[in-house]
Amino acid sequence: MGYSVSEQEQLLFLFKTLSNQLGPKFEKNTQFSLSRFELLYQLVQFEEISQSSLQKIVNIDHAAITRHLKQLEIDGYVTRRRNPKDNRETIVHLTEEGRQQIFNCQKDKQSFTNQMFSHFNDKELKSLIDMLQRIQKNIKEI
Amino acid sequence: MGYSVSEQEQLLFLFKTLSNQLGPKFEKNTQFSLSRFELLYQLVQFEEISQSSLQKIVNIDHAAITRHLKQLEIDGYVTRRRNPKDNRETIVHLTEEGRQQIFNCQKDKQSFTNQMFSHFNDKELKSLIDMLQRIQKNIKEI
DNA sequence: GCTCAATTATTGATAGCTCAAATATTGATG
DNA sequence: CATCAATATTTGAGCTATCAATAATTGAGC
Repeated sequence: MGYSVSEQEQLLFLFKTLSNQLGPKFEKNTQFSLSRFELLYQLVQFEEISQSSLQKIVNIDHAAITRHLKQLEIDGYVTRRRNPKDNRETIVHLTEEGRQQIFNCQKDKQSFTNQMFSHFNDKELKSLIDMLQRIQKNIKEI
Repeated sequence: MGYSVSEQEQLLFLFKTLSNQLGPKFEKNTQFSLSRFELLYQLVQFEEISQSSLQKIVNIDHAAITRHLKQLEIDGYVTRRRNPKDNRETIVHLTEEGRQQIFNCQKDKQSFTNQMFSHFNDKELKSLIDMLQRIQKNIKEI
């Protein structure tokens, strides 16, 4: 335990602040909230997937998943139906409209992240990912 | 622009996820939300400070500041009064009760952050702080 | 001294998130 | 085949956060 207390505190606050500022800015630039974007983004590569599987990937609470997907269904970006093989499950599918939407905002997202990580090199990004994943793992055990 | 797209995306999602998991866990372990904790924590070293100055330090929206401090006043942890020299300002002061509370939960906070950053060395923490601050700066310009 | 822009705080509207409780379905066990 | 634990989703309650609009106060410039 050779490190200073104040660095840990600083980081604790930094995470919260950063995330609070990140969300609204992202939404303003892409027309999608970060969570909705991530959901659609994952759906692109899955074609069909149950809500619970999707939940495990994006790490958002079940309740939030349900509400997001309900709204995305209303917007016409996804379809939802029960799994005939297991009626507990809801299977989600990205519509053509949804695919188009997520495709359209790729450019905005790209320029957003480019700005967000400007002056970062590849090594730094990799190191950042590594550290965040380790923290996430540490937190899970609390 | 020599870095891969998927790393940037991964980080984008990681920040959100991490912060979403961090808040509730912290609150469960310390009886204070991260924001309330930070507010009280800053007040310890200031004795008296205006809400707007406090806002600049913690980087939370004015509206949220007002609501937090109102509740903390009801709880008896802070007092609030108008600045006689400038009636627009509200001056916040930490009560003895508030000081005691923040002192009492220091140990919980400490063991929380120790767990959160376990297996991190000092150099990594410093590097993490540096990168997060740079990102914060980048975001501010968007 | 009056007007007007800037500053500070507050309130209302909206949305996201978590947790806990409720509902429905499945599958295993006796 | 009845029961019961596990799984998947949904709903309700409670927080927190942002943004936008409003109100009160101050200070500068004419």
